[in-house]
Amino acid sequence: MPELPEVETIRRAIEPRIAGSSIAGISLPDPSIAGAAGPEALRASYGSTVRVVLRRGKHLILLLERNRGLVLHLRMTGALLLDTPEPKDRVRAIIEFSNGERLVFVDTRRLGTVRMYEDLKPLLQRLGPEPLDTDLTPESLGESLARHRIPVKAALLDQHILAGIGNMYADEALHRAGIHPLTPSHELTHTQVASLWKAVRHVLGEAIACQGASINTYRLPNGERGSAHDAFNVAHSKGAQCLRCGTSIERIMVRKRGAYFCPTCQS
DNA sequence: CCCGGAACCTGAAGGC
DNA sequence: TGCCTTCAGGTTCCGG
Repeated sequence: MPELPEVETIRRAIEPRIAGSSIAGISLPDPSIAGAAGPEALRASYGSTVRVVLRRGKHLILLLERNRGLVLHLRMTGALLLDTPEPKDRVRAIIEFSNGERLVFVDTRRLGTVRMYEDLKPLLQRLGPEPLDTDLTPESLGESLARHRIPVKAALLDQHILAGIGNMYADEALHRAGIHPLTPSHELTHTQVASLWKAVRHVLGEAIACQGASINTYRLPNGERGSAHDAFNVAHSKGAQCLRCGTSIERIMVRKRGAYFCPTCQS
């Protein structure tokens, strides 16, 4: 599941290859990837120069001129390939650039999207702060969390509160911070918020350094796997022993999502 | 405003 | 063995 570290890894891989060139054309073997706006909406990007490739939360943004942008979201099983042979199946979109590069969007479950934004502001504004930005402080995170009475696990997954965290890294951050996933967001103490702030940044930073986690289908644009999952303590580890205390990792449901945690370290 | 749940989607996994 | 059901989770939408 591509989350912030995976999308950031992809961004770093494709940015130097396509920034400065223009969008020559987009073909859609699966038109539904363009969503309600339809495939025609993407034509507005043709001929526009990609100034830079940005990431906001889990969104990959090919920034064009005048705050326009082509925005890709990989959702559950999406992947972007740049150097690998084109697969026979599951190719949903191919973006071709003036310098000859071809970005191939493959997606088994067809939940991913490609959208053209004539103005990126609405998208950027509705997303919460970037967890790794310096302007996210323990205080500002605490204020956001205090405004909700949902389980802290659900708060971490809410892209309006923090942008980019998904199920794996939410579990890892909560374990590192020693916080039970069902703890009501507004009941967290200042100490817990500070631990969580630190844990989120640590977990995401380490994962980027490992080029993301390839527990499932995630691959780098060159087809390689990331190794961040080797450092996981709880995510997808039901029955394994907690590396800190030896207790068996448990899995409960929080808002219909699997939540892995250590019942001893996170109580 | 706030929260919970359904829907979207396909393949893997589990039950009988 | 094979059919059927459930589950996986990011996001949006709908209803209480």
